[in-house]
Amino acid sequence: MAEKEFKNNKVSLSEVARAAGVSKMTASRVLREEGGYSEKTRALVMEKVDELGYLPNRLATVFAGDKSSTFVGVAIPDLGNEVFSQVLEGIDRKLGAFGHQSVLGLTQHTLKEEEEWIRTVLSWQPAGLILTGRYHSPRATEMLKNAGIPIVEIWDFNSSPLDMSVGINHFDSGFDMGRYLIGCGYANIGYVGTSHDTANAATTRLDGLCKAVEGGGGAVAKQLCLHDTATYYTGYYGTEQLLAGSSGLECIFYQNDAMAFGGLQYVKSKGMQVPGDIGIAGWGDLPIASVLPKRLTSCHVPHLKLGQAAAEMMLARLSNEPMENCRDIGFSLIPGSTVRGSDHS
Amino acid sequence: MAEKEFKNNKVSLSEVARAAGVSKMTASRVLREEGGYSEKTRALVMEKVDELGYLPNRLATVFAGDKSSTFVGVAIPDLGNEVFSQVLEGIDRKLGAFGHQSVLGLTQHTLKEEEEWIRTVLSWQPAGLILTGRYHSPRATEMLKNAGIPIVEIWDFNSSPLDMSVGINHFDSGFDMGRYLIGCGYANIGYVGTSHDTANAATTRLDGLCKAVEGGGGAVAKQLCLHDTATYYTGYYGTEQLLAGSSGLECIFYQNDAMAFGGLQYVKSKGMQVPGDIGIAGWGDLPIASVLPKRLTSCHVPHLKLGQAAAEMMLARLSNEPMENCRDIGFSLIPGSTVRGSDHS
DNA sequence: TTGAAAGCGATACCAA
DNA sequence: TTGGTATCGCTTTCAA
Repeated sequence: MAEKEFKNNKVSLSEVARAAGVSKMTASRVLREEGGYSEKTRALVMEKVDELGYLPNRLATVFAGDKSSTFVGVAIPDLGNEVFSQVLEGIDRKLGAFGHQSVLGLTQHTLKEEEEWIRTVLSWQPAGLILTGRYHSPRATEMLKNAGIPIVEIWDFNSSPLDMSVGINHFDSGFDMGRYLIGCGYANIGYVGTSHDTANAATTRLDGLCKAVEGGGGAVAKQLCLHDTATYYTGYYGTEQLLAGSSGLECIFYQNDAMAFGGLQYVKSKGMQVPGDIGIAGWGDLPIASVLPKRLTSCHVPHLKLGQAAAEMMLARLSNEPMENCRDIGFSLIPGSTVRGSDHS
Repeated sequence: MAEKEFKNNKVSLSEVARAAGVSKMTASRVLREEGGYSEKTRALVMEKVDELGYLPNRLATVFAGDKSSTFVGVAIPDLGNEVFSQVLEGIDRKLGAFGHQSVLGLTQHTLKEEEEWIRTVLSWQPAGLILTGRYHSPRATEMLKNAGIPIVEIWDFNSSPLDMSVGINHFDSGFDMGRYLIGCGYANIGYVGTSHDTANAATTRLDGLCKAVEGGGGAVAKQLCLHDTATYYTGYYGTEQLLAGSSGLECIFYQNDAMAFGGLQYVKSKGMQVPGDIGIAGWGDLPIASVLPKRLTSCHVPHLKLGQAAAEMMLARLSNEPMENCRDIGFSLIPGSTVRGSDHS
């Protein structure tokens, strides 16, 4: 705290080389363990590196070599949704183990934010990009095509991706849920979710649900899409709204588990029994669900695994290993006990 | 659009300048809106920028100016803990609004991982660093001191930080909880948590709890520190272990809410009533708690606000605005209903 | 096994 | 209002 010199303590490779009495090329070779120098030289250089506390400037390295950095840009809608924070964790753990760093971008579910973030992050010469969702703005798409780096689109499984893709088939997951609910004897089903640029995976699930329900003779009569975040609170209040405007609803499907928990609380607070008076189904299978007394009917998605798979595909491409360009990571229906028992079980 | 080769389209400033028939200095000035050029020149350059799809190479910019990048390194123990993902969200939102990007580092609660990450991220010339916790390895501390960039240590409030600090007083939060539990008439209290390099904030809370409990004539007789992650599962199994090894326990305090929920489920599964047979107290106040039927006794920490405050302090320093160098963000006890009612209320 | 020189893409500085 | 030249820290290339 004495002399708060805020000077730039940066020791350069030349200084190390000078201290060691060799040329900077020799020092460079030693540091990159490239070989082609004597053990004595190596020891000398390393000694000075330690002594001076030399830290390489990777900016200069990347710049000089005209190659890309070890950064991987990762765009995620938001972290309030536990689902995405788990995906990010999977990505960063795997990436970090191979010497890469995630540069985070929270797009807040808008394509405009995503586009701006893409423009910025590309200017840092990232090694690759991982994006959530299959839809991007036209300008973003153009930049991505021209970037010439690996790109993994996650979340939606997409058999014709920009470059690579890993995710699940959201339509199918909605469809399976719809078929399950029909099998449980529900006909009048409601939906509570949110709407955003990139909430289309949720919309696709809803489409799948409707298809199955209608095919089974039922109807998804009431659908509520709030322009808000998909949290416990919106689930709670969304349910209030939905129930106020309709009667005869037998079951409600939610955009995600958080909203479903909110809904569960609302109906309980009104003295309704679950699943006696009304069925509740979520999506995503939050970790907390596994310790709650009543298992929420939901759909399990291996979030961590999804993130890891995305990172693996990225890493494989970066090291030119052969790699499929799209992967369906799969989901599984969790029957739970917040809907009536299935007829056929 | 004619010859859309998939080649590395990197257009440099010189090329833009050449196309526009001006020097690269002029082009540079236009792009930086520095002024000192005619409107005609500006229009011409911008036209070529659009036409060629020029994206600046910020690596070169930073490098040329010998300044730091717009990156801010953010080290977080893990994202499985909702608490930290909210802190990160607060940080990245605020940082992003001011043109900065978070470079993520998941340290898995070890100082060794943190040190390695610090070494790597410093080589990218970040504008600043945000680290979780007040303890760092000796080498890390040295690198941090020499880095000459703003550093914010979050989570633990620390009145003599490396540079800046924002967090809460964990000892006090444990102490308050201890006093509260004593006030509720508990004397024989247990603890379930985990142990890691950087779980010392939790340990500090436990110290505070013990101090208050012992000062109030009680005892924290059974303390269980698992070497595992602090999740629902470990809360569940930790509780099983704790109860198997002891009798007469009136109340259990957990490292965090997730573990407390796990514990709650365990004791319920054994037919014990809460708070009739045993009291349960968590820490952190998870969002889901607010919609659950029985409010968990806990301690609320404004996670998002903590992250935002950290980003604000960083940004203020980066723009040389005056800024306090440490901030206590505060916490509040949530009485809840998973412990007996307090005597004095 | 070692070193000298050129150059990566931008900006700072000085000159016109 | 413009442009030339040096420069940032490192690697590539070529020569010794």
